[in-house]
Amino acid sequence: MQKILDLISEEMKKAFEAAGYSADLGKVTLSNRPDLCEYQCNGAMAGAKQYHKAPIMIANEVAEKLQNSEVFAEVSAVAPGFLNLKVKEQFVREYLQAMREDAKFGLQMPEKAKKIMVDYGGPNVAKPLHVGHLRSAIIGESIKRICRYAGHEVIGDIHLGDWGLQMGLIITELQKRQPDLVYFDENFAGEYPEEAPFTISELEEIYPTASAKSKEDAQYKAEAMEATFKLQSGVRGYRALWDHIMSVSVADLKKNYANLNVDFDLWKGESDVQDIIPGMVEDMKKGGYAHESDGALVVDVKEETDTKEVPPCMILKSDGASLYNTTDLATIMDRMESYNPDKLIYLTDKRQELYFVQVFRCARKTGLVKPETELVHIGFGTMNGKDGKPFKTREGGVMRLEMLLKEINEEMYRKIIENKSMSEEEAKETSKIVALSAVKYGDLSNQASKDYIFDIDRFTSFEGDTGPYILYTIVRIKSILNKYKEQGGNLEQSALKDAVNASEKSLMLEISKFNAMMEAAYEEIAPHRICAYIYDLANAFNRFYHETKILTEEDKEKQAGWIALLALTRDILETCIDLLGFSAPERM
RNA sequence: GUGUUCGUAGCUCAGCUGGAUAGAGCAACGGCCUUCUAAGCCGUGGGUCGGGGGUUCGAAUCCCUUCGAGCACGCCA
Repeated sequence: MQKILDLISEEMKKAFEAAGYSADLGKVTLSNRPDLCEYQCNGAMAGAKQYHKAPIMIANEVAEKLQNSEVFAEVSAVAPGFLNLKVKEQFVREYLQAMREDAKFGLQMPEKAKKIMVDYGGPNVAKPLHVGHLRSAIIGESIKRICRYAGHEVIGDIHLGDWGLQMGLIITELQKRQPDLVYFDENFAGEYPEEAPFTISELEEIYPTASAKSKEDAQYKAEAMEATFKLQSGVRGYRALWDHIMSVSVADLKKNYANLNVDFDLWKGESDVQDIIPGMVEDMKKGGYAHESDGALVVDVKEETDTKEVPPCMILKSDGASLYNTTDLATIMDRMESYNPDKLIYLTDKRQELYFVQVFRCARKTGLVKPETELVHIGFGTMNGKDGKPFKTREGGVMRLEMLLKEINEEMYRKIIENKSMSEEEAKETSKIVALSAVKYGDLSNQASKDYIFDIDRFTSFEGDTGPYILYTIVRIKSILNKYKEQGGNLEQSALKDAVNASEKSLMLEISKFNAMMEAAYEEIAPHRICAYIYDLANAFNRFYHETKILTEEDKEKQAGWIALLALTRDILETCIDLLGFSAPERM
């Protein structure tokens, strides 16, 4: 379906042509003076120079041609040369009618779906999730859903940090504590127990302890490196322990992500590509891409247009060990072979921007990806506390995600209980839903690339531009629709009618922007566009709501028209929040 | 030092490819519940868009410069 602005522009372009001017001038935009008009066209001013004519004269001539337009109810030429436009109620109604009948409310599907892989720059196993993981999960989930909605195939990979020294550290510390475990018995040849010798909370305590010890104790660190090496060379007991660490961690991660309504199609990690690294490195050498520099193996990735020297991409450290780059490149290779995606999207902290420039260039240069494969890094900003510094607990430590969510859930629960009479169970369910909307909307309504202030008080106050406000609006609509049904009304039979008042029309105009907004949200990979849109839409609805009594309306046809409008508004709002990764309760 | 992002109301943020009086929310103040959920709606006050130049009929938006902040700059991830 065409966007409403395109339809309107087409009409305007015809008028420009009919008046003897270039059709290009007929581009129509949203009005930035809503008090004067709904849409505007500035083409007369742009064309003034070209035609050596006063803009107002051009505008008048064009306006003249639109007097009997099917689209415009009002066209006026205003000094210095603006064309102020209002569209016909019928035109808007027909547009919404078409949206209603379209599966995606008029969003154009691509001719060929792309295969997109999203890399969430996953957490390290055995370390608790903290607020730093929140953004990549929230933003990534939303991006995944937006891309799918836009008609593409998306594969999300959590991509765990599950390899390297951290694993050796855990194993070492475990051996210190429980030296008698069979895993450390080199002569053991039987089956290892199925049950892990530790719980997730032990694991989460073991890692930081080991990490701290290794920093102070060189001997300890050497042991950890030795353990890492043994693991990587496939020593049975170590491998079995690694499996335990993984299953315990992954189970815990799944639980945590489920609470966030975030899921992944793939649970791959760094360990999955270790085997293909040697071959890849060899190919890079043979291909003449990789060369030695200060003992390390690097690939030059400078380009002439660089405003700044881009350092080479390092493939192997001078001790011959692989590093993050190596793993990431091998992962790209693996993904191309296994899935052959058209596009790879990486979500990480924006501080890794330069790093990804290097990796992407290296991947291109060495032919790991096809020339047309899109490689995108989305760097998001830091989540800061009220003081503008990275978010911490009151004690100054790292805030665990679980704690954060718990705190918000509880706060929300208190508010719900004091406002509404609800069973404890329903109140708990509802507070979880509302809390999640607060957290997610709070994050996604900011541009991803910017740092933002995570203010629990503000997020749980849910007034104004917040997730709960959006949910509240949806709940209000649902409530009316339910009552309408109880009164014997039929939703399916209701048909949209021409708007009868200003607030109804502006609600309709707001709805009509949906496909243009979605297109932009997809192209710019920008969930905050959706937030801005639903906030405007919810505002438009609430204004309409306040001046229109729907259930008591006696003119049944008029009432049915409103009901249809409400249903459409609800459908769009719910579609949008689903793309943001949260949902609305029935009551709140 | 080099590069990069950013600087908009007391606070948190919008502002589409330059357009008519720079917008929201919070906070402050004032209205609106016998009527569909007041987690709402309506209104008031508050800004020389960091400063200075330039391009343009027209600049928060584009260019230059300056001040200030964050971040990144080959063996971490």
